[in-house]
Amino acid sequence: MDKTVAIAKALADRTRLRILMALTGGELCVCQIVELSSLAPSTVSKHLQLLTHAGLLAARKDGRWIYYRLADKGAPEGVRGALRWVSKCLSEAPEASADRKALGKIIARDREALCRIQAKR
Amino acid sequence: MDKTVAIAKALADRTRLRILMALTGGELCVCQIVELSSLAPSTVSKHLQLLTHAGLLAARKDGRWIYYRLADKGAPEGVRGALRWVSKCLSEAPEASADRKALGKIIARDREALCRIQAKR
DNA sequence: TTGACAATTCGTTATTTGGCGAATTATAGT
DNA sequence: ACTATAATTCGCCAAATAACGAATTGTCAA
Repeated sequence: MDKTVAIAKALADRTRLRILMALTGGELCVCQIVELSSLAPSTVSKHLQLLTHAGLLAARKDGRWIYYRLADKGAPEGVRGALRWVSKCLSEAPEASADRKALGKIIARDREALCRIQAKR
Repeated sequence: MDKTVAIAKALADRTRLRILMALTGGELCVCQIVELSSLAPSTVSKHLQLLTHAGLLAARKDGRWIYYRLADKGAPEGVRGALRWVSKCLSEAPEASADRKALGKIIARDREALCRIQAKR
């Protein structure tokens, strides 16, 4: 039951839900999430740790950058189910749409500015 | 998105998850939930309010007693999905089993002691 | 090797939250 | 009408949490 509580706690925050929704479009590096959220890097990092410890996110390191993505097929059913629930609830939420739009610009912009690596995939 | 956050917050507590699981067996009156949880009535009441405001529970008043039950078919999909997720995650959790067992005794005992109404249905 | 930079960890602060007991409300039975 | 009782609301306290900036870690490029 600890696992389930941890997952629910991870979902119980506006910012973290926005991060999860942003990642439904594919992996993002921390600097992009920071940009999207308009929060301090340290704050975002803490959210990402929390989500990761709950099993909802996985991380990939590429040089100086760290990319986060949603937990994949191999994740426990409790995790998969939670992600499905979030996605279903918020896919049409105005906040999610706005974030999707903002993300488009961030990805385009940072490709030259901050995260040139983005072009690598 | 506020709705979704409210639901997630409601799920982000051990006691409230136990209450939800207890109610999968059917409606219960507050005194029975108090007994099960070993918490003060005022505390339990607060949890029930929170769950109700999130839309996860519905209440029925019968004389001095108030019965709570899980939200039914008519509830929004976000609520239904959350309840399914909880149920799926915890139906085989040891805490839930223990509570089911304890509840059996509580219902039997209170039928005479506190909640004679219980026999009415 | 040194400097720049992405990200995390640490220390602090303000807010939220879970818990209790006391007071309140509402209903049933005498 | 009075008393007992189920439940809630209120006021309080302790613990958890979200936010920040500063300091730290790790990696790349001069």
